[in-house]
Amino acid sequence: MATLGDVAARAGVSISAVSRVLSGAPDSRVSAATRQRIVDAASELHYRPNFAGRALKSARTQVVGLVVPDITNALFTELMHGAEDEATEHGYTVLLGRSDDVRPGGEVIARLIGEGRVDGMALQVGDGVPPAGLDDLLTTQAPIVLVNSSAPGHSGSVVLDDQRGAQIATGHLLELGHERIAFANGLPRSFTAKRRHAGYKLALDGAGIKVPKQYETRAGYTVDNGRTALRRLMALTPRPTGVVVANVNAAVGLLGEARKLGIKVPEDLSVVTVHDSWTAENTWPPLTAVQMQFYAVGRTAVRSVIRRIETGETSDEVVTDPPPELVVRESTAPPHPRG
Amino acid sequence: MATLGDVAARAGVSISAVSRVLSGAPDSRVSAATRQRIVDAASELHYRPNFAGRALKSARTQVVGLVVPDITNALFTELMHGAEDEATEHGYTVLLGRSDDVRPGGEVIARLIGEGRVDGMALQVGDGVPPAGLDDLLTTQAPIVLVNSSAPGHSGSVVLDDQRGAQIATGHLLELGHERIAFANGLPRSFTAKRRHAGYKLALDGAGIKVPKQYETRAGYTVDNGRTALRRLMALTPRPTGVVVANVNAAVGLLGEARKLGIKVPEDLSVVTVHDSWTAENTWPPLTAVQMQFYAVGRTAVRSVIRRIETGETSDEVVTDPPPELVVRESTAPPHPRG
DNA sequence: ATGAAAGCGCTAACAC
DNA sequence: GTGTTAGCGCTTTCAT
Repeated sequence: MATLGDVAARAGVSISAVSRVLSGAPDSRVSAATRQRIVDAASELHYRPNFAGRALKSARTQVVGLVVPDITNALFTELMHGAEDEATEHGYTVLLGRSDDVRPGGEVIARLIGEGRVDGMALQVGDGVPPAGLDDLLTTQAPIVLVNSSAPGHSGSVVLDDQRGAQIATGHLLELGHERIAFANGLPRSFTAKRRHAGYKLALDGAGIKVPKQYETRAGYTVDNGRTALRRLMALTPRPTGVVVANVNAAVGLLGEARKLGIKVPEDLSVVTVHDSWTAENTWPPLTAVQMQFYAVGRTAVRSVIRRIETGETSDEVVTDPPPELVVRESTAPPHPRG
Repeated sequence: MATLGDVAARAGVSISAVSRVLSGAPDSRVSAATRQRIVDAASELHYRPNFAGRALKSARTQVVGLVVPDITNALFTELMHGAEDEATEHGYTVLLGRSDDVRPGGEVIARLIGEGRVDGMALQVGDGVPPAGLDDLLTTQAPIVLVNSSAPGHSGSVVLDDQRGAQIATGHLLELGHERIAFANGLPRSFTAKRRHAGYKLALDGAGIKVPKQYETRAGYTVDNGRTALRRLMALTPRPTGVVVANVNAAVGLLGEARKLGIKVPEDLSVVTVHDSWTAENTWPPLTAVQMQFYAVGRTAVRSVIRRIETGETSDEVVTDPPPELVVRESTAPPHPRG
């Protein structure tokens, strides 16, 4: 790989002249002719600035880490795109990390921030993370923005409008005439589950409807959790006629289990999910869903990280624009007359 | 962040002594007492070696890039896990990249290899990549191993046993008694599509069965492509009684479209897919699938990259151990008597 | 057994 | 307008 020195030699100028020209400083203070010679030499040698050299000197990598529990979760696709678009616009690169197998918060933070691999990071901690693992978050002064999650005392976060999303989903079933509306939620300790619960509750209260406590399950967000939730709900008397599922993956599992148990959707049970993704379109029946704004969250999170890096400002934001949007497909219908 | 100098000062020794101890050189040539003081000081200061400093000095990052067309494709989950497990065992880190939105091969290679962000990379080029974009691959001497793809003249690759996978899938339908077996394949220019086609063909030939040329579609590997494939196949006379789908995502789409057209699976049409993933278990009916060894491919690819980095050796490998395995679910059955 | 010093590629403050 | 130089954090050779 060609270095600045190689380019300088070829162009017959000093290293610093080359650096000034190629690092794009607004005032490079070189004559047009010299500049041209430098640019030519660089391109002939396929010069690329060495990442380590630059990072070492400037103490900046121009990289932000994006760490989510499961990279391959379809829900994060949009979030990553948003993050990358925003990063690119600011001249940053995104380094993707996973927090699912890595030891909770600690190790990944130490590695990325502590070793200077990134200048800051957007971190979505999984629901399985014990609060203890987040200690480092607070002790470190590093530019870390939490995404769809929280840690006591940490400031700097960007979250979806979970409450509104769950409220819209619940509202949809209410409008169809359902009253026995269940809620298949995430784990009790989950940050987003609490917020989605609030939205569900708000919608029911607004309609003056009360449901048995058992109508809310808290099995979790995975496909299997969804299956579990359905089994629990169908064991209740009276059975709910509609269910709001707090996560699209759980909804897919719930639907599969309904199929297995011979419960017809939407005839016997309407299903609406918070989140949308390509999987929701390809179940049978296709799932009615509330689209959440993951793209905007990704953008906002990275913007927030960069602002924190460059100016030190912190903020806690809820992404409400654009608002969650209902996509009606075929998994919801008015309750069956004989209930 | 604490530096070697900080640790040295605290321990009352020289920087080089600290470096020797902390960088884990087998022979650090220090007394037990000194070593202890150094280790203590380092841990008190939460010392972490600076990535850029080390990389600059050693001209090695201990990072390998893993670039795939679509990170959020469930198929790559296992591949990534395999890659990370292998990398970790060798003291390397994996840097995930996407090749879907980035300009084909060129830009991402220049960025990762050219700027010295990684020591080598495993690269799966998408089917959409024009051969031209891969020129850099050949000109560069960088340690790049192609995964499930090929570039004319490039040596260094690791691929799935696509042919065997397709052959097993086709064989399953044959054993069930099907004769009118269609094949929903990837795009004609796709490397894996050619190999899967060969497996399909081999199985049919082995059974002495001939099918119309139109029984093979080449719509592609996406969900929508699967829908298209089904529509084309169902327009044929006579209709096939079974279809091998070359990709699980396409299979999901194909199944959805069958539903929409009122074609019953497996009564009217048996569907078997090459690849398995959690989505295949959650369709209705659950998809019979041939599990491909993505985990092993990930491991092998990274091992190959590291070998190339450290010894310069190149190899082209087909992952055949463990072999592709058939998982029978509910989307396949003997052909319906009335065809 | 330990330390001093050079240098990896780069930027920037400071000469000239 | 251009060049010289110091130094970012680290590893490693060579003295001591």
